[in-house]
Amino acid sequence: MKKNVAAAPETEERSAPSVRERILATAVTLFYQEGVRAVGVDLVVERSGVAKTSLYRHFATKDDLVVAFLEQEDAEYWRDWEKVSASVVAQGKEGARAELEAHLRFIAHHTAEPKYRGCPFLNVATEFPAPDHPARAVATRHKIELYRRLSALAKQAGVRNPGQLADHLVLLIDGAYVNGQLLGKKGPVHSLVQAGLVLILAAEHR
Amino acid sequence: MKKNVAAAPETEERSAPSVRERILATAVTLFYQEGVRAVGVDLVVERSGVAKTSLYRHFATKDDLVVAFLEQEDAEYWRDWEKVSASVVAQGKEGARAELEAHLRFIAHHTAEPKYRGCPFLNVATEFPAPDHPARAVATRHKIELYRRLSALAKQAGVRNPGQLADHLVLLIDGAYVNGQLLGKKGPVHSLVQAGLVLILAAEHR
DNA sequence: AGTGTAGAGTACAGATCTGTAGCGTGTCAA
DNA sequence: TTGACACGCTACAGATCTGTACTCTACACT
Repeated sequence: MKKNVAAAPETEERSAPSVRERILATAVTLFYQEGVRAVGVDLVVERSGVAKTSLYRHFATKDDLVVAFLEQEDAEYWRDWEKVSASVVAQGKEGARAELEAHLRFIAHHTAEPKYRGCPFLNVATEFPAPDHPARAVATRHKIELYRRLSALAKQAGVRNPGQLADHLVLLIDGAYVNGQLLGKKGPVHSLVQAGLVLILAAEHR
Repeated sequence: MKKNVAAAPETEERSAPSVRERILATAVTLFYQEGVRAVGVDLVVERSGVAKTSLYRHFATKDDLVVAFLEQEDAEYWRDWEKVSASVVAQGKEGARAELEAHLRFIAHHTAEPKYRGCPFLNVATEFPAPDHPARAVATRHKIELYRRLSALAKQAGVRNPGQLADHLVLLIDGAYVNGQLLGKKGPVHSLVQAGLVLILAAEHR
């Protein structure tokens, strides 16, 4: 019982994960898979192999941990998003239109995974209906950012009304997220890409 | 303290609501507005002005009450649905196409209400991720029925691939339900009807 | 050497949750 | 009149929840 992970003072180098990172990583998995309300602080403590006092040193309340969970999901989401964008130009298929399609394909593929448990932002918003819950702010910001990016791509694609196409795509995407969690990949989600293409096409030709 | 509601033996006549009805009506309101996990049995008992023992006589477990809540929402949903269908023929605008549009408009209007708190079926599915939870079965059944009805209308409208159009519309509708709960009527939901019309039109012309 | 601090471990306070036991009361039907 | 029964009321069992107090250890920095 001598080695104790060593606290990682080198700020961000490659090293054993800090206690805070271990807690957050565990919370992300559990909150996403089982739901925030269903997972108690004690479970996070047990699974991360950490003392409860340590958890509360890094996160003053459970709500703070929930917010950190969503922030992490947010960062990861846009990291993936940009990977998709990069892969589009790497394939030579340039253009905003191709990128929109690639994002739709990525989302469709993602929602069809067996362990898929829905969109964490929509899930948390559902689990905490109180409009002033701190986690809802993160969720709202995330969805607005999604709209913003889709809108920018739509504009770039030369669509007449980019904001409107973005609205349409957000509806489709959120529908896929939430329906995929209930009916799985055999449900309507398998038509997501096609529906998106119809809407994009219609927005272009007119 | 003499009058005690009298137990309503006349099965379904106009009379004071039975204890079971009072419990269920209270649960429906609370579960929908605040969320199922956030509402304890004690609160339902208090708000319905009933003894806890009475609640557990009518509903063996809280899960049973949740199932009854969804069954009631399901019945109400299709009651409203048929009212919309009837109003379409009453307006002289016959045809499956007009009916599809009317349902979209109704949903758009509904999700824009200030007290709108999302689709109860999607909400419960989110709150209880365990795939064998009894309430999920009701939710799944409801969504399949929605698909079935949309598909039937699409077929009636003479669309080439009715199942596909139904998929598209389900995505839009579920997206409106879940996004409306987060971003409200100023969000993408205000484009729901328009997006639906685009998809319907595209399904017809080709 | 001494001090500050992060962490482990344990115990616990206090609230809240689902579900049950026991008792009293009024209503209805035989 | 009597018995069955639904209901109200109180109390409680037992679990679980968030958050805190206290002690002990290990390491880092001065």
